[in-house]
Amino acid sequence: MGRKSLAPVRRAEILKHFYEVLVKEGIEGASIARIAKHMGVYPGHITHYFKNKEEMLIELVESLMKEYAEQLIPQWEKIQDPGKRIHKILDMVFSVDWAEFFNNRVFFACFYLSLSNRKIHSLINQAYERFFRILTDEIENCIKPGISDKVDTAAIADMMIVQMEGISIYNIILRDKQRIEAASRMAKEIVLDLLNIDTG
Amino acid sequence: MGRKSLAPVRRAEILKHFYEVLVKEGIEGASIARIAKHMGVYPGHITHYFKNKEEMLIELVESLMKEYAEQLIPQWEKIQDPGKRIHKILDMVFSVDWAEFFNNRVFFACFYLSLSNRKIHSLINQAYERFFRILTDEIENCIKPGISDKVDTAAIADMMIVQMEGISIYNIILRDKQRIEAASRMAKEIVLDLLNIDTG
Amino acid sequence: MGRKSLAPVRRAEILKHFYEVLVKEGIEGASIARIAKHMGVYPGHITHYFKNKEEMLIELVESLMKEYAEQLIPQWEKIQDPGKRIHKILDMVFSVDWAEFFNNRVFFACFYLSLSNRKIHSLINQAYERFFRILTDEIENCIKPGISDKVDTAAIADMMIVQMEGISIYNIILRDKQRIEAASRMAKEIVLDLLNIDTG
Amino acid sequence: MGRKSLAPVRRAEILKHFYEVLVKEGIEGASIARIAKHMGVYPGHITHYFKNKEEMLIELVESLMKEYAEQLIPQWEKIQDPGKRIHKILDMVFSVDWAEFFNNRVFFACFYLSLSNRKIHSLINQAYERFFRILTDEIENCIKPGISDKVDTAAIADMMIVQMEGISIYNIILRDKQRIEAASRMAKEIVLDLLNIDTG
DNA sequence: GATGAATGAGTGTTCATTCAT
DNA sequence: GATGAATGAACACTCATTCAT
Repeated sequence: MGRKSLAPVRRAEILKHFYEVLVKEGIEGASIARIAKHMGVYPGHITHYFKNKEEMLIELVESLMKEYAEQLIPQWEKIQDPGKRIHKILDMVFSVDWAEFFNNRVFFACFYLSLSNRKIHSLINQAYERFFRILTDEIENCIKPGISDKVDTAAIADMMIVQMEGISIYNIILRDKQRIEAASRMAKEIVLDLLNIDTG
Repeated sequence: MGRKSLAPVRRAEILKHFYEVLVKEGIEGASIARIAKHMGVYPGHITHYFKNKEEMLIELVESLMKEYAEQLIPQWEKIQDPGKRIHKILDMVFSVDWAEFFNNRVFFACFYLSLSNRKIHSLINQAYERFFRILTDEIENCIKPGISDKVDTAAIADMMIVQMEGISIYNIILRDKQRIEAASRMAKEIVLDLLNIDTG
Repeated sequence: MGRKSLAPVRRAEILKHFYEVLVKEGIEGASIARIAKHMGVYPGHITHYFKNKEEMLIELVESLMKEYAEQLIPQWEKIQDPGKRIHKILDMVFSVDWAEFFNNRVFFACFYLSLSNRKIHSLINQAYERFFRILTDEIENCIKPGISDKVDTAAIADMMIVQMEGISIYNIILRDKQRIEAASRMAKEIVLDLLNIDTG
Repeated sequence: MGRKSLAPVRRAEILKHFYEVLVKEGIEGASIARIAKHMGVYPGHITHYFKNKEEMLIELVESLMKEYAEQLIPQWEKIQDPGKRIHKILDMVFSVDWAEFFNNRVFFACFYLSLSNRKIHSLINQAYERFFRILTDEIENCIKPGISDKVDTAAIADMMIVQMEGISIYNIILRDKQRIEAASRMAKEIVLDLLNIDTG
């Protein structure tokens, strides 16, 4: 038998360092040479595990999108009461913290690249569609008991994402916590209103 | 009197080509060498007029933000009736076309760079604050005649921008015209509702 | 007795793939990595069986020269009549097909390398000396019965090789079948003339 | 006015160093980095004047083929007597010195590359066609006065080139001056015979 | 004012080879 | 015997920038 494959481990290591360099230096600074130096290895080490930079990039986006999903749901899955649950979700999604839950440097690097790279776009698209489905499920759950009805579940889920993203960008542009928090509260009320839930 | 300086003209020319290369090749492809080739000059020509790339970049963002503002207001300034006017504004801001009014490649390149460049961030921030003021003015205008009152003008303006940006991003991610148009309509209704204006 | 060594088999396999890559990609493309990929193994596999690239190269030249000789003689060994035999040899050696019997890409790669590598030069030299001896033997054979005499056997053999090689190169340069065929016919007549054999 | 263009000068300089490195290190060693080091400049200097390596290579082949032609004709153009002239040409073409007039390392590098590069092949082909025309002209010249007639001029010119090339290759393979000189003499006699000229 | 030569560090990628399992 | 991780240098080429004319 030959030597056992370290590829999955090494690839994960490389992606970790890639992420860190991306955070520190931005996409324009995240060169293979720089990542290698940050790892303390030679550039050849990286291209040994990823046949080229694009492959590495795509794998990073893939892993990030997966990780995001994993960190998402656990936050509210322990809450049983549908009413409290939807409140929790809205609090999270429209919070400033949430807007900074993802590293902006990394997220918008990926987002920007999705404008010209079909694969990256597809990965991000899938992640959002998954998130969309989670939201529709949650909305449906809180309607059943009669808390709200006659609502266009899908439209509201889309609206939640729209507002979430809008707050995220506007937060970056304004850097004004008070205004962003006010907007977040208003967004929450709007959604609750759409759901016919008492805003209190 | 001496010869008139050609610098402003040349700088504008360079920025035009910079913009075009940015659209075609993205920020990673918009190198000085590439812009020079696109112009049919030597790289030295560009660095002769801009002391370095950052200066050129900032000037581009500056001119873009200025241009955006100039193309904005004219669109509704001829409409006298305050009610129709606010409808027009909302139709514009929440339309898919509007979301693609700015070249995404260019806008998000600038936006991404604003994450690490204070000057660029400041320029974008100022542009949005200007837009914010325009919106508050318009909202106030349409309230005065009694069409709506008791509203937090600033909060609504912020909310409009949040939704506008959210739609813009979500449009890029989804690439689903129907859903985006539905979200746009809903966003408009929400704002009209906040303004206590009949949605019809 | 232990397990039988697979080394000779593996080495032959590697050389086969080396040859194929050489044909397809030329000497500059025949890297160990590329050969390994073509085989579906790791580069280490190759350097495990050949201590370095030069060794592999030399072994390839060796095997090629051997193979050439093996494919050569059988072509005319069944012909008994000395006259017909020499005609057959000349027809073969001066034919366009013969000029393309060896893969040019491979042959001239080896030939080029022989300019700087003594071992490769020596191997090629030996092959040609062997061929030279075959030719002198054949010439002598066809003289004995009185078909021709008073000829400088060695000189004619050399001349045959000279013309054969000249046709080979000129064929590559011209890519003009008619002219090459004409030259081949003329070369044959010249040799027959040197051998005092009736050209017909 | 800007700075005056040094491009032709620099390009020629680079080609000179390229040639020298090619002679010393072979095609595999003639990397841009190595040529740059040999010149005492940075690699960027070279790619500033040649957009890529292929362009540089083709320009080298072009200049070599041109140079060959220029050094060729002068050698016999002063000889008036057609008989002596043709003797001189044959002496030259079939001499060992002639076979080494061109640097073999360089010539066969180019020749090898012509197997896969159309442009290089075309340049070499053109050079040989030019040489072919020179030879036919010379042959015709020496026939007119009645020295020889009823000969296929073109076929003999081709034959001369075939033998010249054959001697060149065989010289490299054998490295046996005596045999090559003997072959050269014999080649000369053959051609004179074809021309119906007394071999003396 | 304008051109273009020159610099020197950088890019992603591939190389032959060695070492550990 | 065989596999594959790891090395370190090299590759062709591009970069932003400076300098000389």
